[in-house]
Amino acid sequence: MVRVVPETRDDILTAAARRFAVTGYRGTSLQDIAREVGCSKAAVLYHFANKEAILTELMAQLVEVLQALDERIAAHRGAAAQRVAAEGFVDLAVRFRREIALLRGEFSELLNQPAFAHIQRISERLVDAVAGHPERPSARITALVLLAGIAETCGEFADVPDEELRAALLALVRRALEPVD
Amino acid sequence: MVRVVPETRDDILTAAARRFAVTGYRGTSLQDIAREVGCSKAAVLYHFANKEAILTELMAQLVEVLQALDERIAAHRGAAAQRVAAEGFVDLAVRFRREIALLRGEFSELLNQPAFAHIQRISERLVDAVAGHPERPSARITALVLLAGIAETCGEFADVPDEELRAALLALVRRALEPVD
DNA sequence: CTTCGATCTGACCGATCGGTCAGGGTCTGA
DNA sequence: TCAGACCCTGACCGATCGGTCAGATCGAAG
Repeated sequence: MVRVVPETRDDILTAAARRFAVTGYRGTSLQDIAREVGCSKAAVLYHFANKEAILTELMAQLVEVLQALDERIAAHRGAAAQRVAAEGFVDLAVRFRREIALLRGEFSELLNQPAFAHIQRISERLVDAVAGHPERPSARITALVLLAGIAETCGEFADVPDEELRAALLALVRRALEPVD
Repeated sequence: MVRVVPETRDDILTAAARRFAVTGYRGTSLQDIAREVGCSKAAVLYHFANKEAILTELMAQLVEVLQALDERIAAHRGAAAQRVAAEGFVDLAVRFRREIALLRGEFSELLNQPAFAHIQRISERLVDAVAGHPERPSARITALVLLAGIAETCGEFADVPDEELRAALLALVRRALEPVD
């Protein structure tokens, strides 16, 4: 009576995550994923409409939390918005650092695709909020360096405990950010 | 008497730089470059042994300066090494931000290729030097975030004057780095 | 006029890409 | 027993990739 639910679909997701993390999204072929799962490429495309659908599913929860953060930022102004944005982003980076690592070095390419246009807009608002003074070049530079640096590297610290990583990133951000007003 | 040196080779280099900056190294085909130059793909491969040779030539000067920085860092210890590394890297990022932008989002992939293994090693020593205390996780995290963030974003500030960008990055680095000893 | 090297072209190569398709098992419920 | 849904395969598709090659063009030198 034990319903043998085929685990292939989950296997594909975890295999894809592993491969994406090593060779990137573009650098990973459907054949690579299929080989790692131990099935045919056609089987992969049976469970997912196309390659992008695999990535989208891997990112679904991350995107959800990112949108929630965007709304929380929008509810604040000035220094409060800056704090919410910076701390919220650090939390998100720590929590989803494995997922973010999948995209290491492909943010800019992927964000330019129409499917991710709304994420592009969210990240622009995020930069503005963290900058505090979006019209001041030095503030924008600081914000961009911090956000891009965290996004680009957080995946490297898979073995650092969440709390330790969060504390280190928060301390860095607080030291680095210029206070608003 | 004016020797009409064919400018095709230079055209290829500038066209490749333009395309790499927009669609990345992997995302740019030899056909793309040839189309932009207005010649055949075979002409591109007449002037360059292969695709990688184009990138190597575009990066030659950057790599040279990076190696010089590595040697200068090696001649110092502790806080002095940290200062030399951080300020040297900021200088390099500002000066070569157009070239660095060509690689945006492809550092990790390209560095893993055997041809760039020595650059990989240099960047590891750079991180250690900037961290100051390489054995302390929070110091390594700070260094990696700053270096990756600067490398990843400096190309975005093509329209910011060199001096202004350098000042902003130096101020950020000084605020963010934990002092050694 | 002929030769020769430099420059460039179009046709072609094998490999790989994402994706499609017809069909074959296998399990389940009627 | 049989229909049908589910899961999966191998063969195949057109497109594109980096790269090769024989030969055309052409200016300078002899």
